[in-house]
Amino acid sequence: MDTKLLIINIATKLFQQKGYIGVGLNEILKECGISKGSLYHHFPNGKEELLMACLHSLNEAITGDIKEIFEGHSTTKEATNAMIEKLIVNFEAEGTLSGYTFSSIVSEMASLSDSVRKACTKLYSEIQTIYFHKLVADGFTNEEASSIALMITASIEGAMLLCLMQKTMEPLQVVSQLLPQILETRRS
Amino acid sequence: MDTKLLIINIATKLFQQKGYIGVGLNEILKECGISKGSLYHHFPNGKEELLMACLHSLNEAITGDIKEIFEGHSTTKEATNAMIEKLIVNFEAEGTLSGYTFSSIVSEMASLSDSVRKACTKLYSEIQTIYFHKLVADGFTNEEASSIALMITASIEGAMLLCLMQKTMEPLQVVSQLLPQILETRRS
DNA sequence: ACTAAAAAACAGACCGGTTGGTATGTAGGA
DNA sequence: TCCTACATACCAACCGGTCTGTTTTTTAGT
Repeated sequence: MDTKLLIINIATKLFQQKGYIGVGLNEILKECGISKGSLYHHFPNGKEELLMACLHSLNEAITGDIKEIFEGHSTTKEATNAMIEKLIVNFEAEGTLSGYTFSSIVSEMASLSDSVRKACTKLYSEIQTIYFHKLVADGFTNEEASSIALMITASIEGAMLLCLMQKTMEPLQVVSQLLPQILETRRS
Repeated sequence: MDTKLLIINIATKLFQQKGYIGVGLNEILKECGISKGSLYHHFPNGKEELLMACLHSLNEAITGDIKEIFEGHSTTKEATNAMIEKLIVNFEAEGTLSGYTFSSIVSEMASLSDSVRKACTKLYSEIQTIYFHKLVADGFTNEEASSIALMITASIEGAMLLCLMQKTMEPLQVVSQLLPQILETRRS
């Protein structure tokens, strides 16, 4: 049981860094220090089953993180800024923020595997749900909250892509700076 | 010379759809109806040289498109909405908007090839420059314009990722609806 | 408590197929 | 007679996946 968890954790990290196709089974095996027989014992349906397990694990890790931050701040504005701040700190410390996104998996697999696509959709949907509830608590209508939650997700995800590309945290900083304007809409 | 262009066009399309690693040379050759010798005649340094040529071609196509739209509208607000509208129309017509993004290439290659990463950075930078000039013409200061240009890029890119994933154009519609709030900042 | 059978966990050789890349050859125009 | 443009055969390396065998742990019978 411990081995299965090890495989998931390492594979998750690799998939986030290099994408699904970009990581070979042998690389995962080597990094885990296990054999092919062991992997196929825990994941009889091979690589894609492993990916699904990784996405599931990622789901809990990411939504758990975000929930914690959003419970610790009174408004969406403060919470999102704290969240982005955490991303930036992590980026400075670890030199990457690939642990907080999986856009590489999405863009690779969206057109190839429907089940993977749906799993990713579910993940983003759960993240937006957290934003949504906080926004409603802030006084926004359901429709406004839904739109704003999507906007937050899109801009942060896009900013992370730009950060990874230009190896700067400037995009996330700018987004953190401009997002409040969206959050200061007059409520109806 | 015609063959080289054919290769670039088809390879560009495939790279955008499935990413760099996701497309094999054989697939490109088959789609082009040419042989391996022909490809390596035009691109002696192989796949990565072809990718660079594709990125260059993409650069001109995308920035050309955006320039045209931005010249045809008086304000940044109108232009961005028209641009997103065009994306949505294209999405409805062709069922995909992978022709307007290359996030799959970015997220795959950002950590693998520095030259590819830099080429992508240049491309995004040129796009943001177009936004920037229009924003300055709108009356924003240089710093404001720079920030807003980045925000437009990030949110649209993030929205495109979400659209491709959930096979809906809702994310782009929402972004198009909320972006004006950023563009109505009081100018200093 | 001791043991033997059964099951779970793991190891490694092997498979056909595909990968990007190379080397050699040829058709055709200048 | 070159040189460009293309075609073909071939290469080692690697891909995901299967197979068989071995070790380790759990379970069951006495």
